[in-house]
Amino acid sequence: MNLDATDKKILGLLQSNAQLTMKEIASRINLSLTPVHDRIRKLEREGFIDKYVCLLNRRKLGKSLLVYCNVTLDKQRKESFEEFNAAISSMPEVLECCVVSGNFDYLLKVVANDVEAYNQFYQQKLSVLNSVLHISSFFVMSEVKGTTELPL
Amino acid sequence: MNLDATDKKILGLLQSNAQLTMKEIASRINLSLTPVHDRIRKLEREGFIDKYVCLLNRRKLGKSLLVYCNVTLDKQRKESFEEFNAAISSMPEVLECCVVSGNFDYLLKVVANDVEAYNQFYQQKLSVLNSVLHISSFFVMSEVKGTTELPL
DNA sequence: GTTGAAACCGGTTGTCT
DNA sequence: AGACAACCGGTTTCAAC
Repeated sequence: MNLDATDKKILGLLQSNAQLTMKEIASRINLSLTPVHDRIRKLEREGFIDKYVCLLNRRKLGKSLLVYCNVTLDKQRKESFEEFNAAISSMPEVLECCVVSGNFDYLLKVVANDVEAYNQFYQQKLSVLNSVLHISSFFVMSEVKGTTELPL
Repeated sequence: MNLDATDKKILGLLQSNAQLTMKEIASRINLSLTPVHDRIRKLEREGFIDKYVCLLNRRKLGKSLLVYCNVTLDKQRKESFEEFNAAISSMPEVLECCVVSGNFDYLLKVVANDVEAYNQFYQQKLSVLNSVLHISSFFVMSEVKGTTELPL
């Protein structure tokens, strides 16, 4: 399926604020309720919209530390990747994890309350994995930008 | 303000699905409508909930390429940081950008349609900045995990 | 904190152009 | 595909317990 300009406008509005009413969306793009309604349902059905969520405030929740870390796996062991993927998936501290090109294997984005909590995570959950060969951590000192909005 | 177990349950539900009705939330945590309503409004007012958004499907929108890149700035120039921050803020391709500890300055998360589009971005938008000294790009080959849900 | 009622508003559906 | 109108369900506010 192909998106037209109207669909993109709707997606743009919803990804910046999912609480906009259909009325508001309709008036902003100069349309009536019905087509807005039908288009949104279609965009959901077709999988353009993955889910509706609320974004929580990291600092308010005490998770003031953000850390990116590079992980290299022991590639001698064939089970390493599955093992590591499964382990990571069940760690709530890890928000993002992906396999990257370059001289290490994984890039992780991790949240923690403070340096001590991160150290706990590092020593007791990450470095204990048999699949892990090497880890290097990069502490985030300042967040310039952090959005979930994709360009349309 | 301090969160109790009930608040955390509510936040947990909302950050996984912001379309749950108050009725549904109430029944899942064995409470009546009124306190659920009041708690959510309070969590919004106090800033625990930043915003409600919808998450779009990157691939469906043609943005199948995810790239992380490390950027080193020219620290001889005092204006470099402000210049770079301002430039990045206005680039829709850049979803995340932060200052990190270690041997480079910034870590960026960038989306693009394909390698060619990324190269365009790289050559015409990123490397042309006077503040930029060095860039290295890491292409994401597989996304193991990618969530906006914070641990509670 | 619970229950119930009432007003309001947005989402939903059917029908028409 | 878009407009209009009627209906349904959730939210919001109130009261009383």
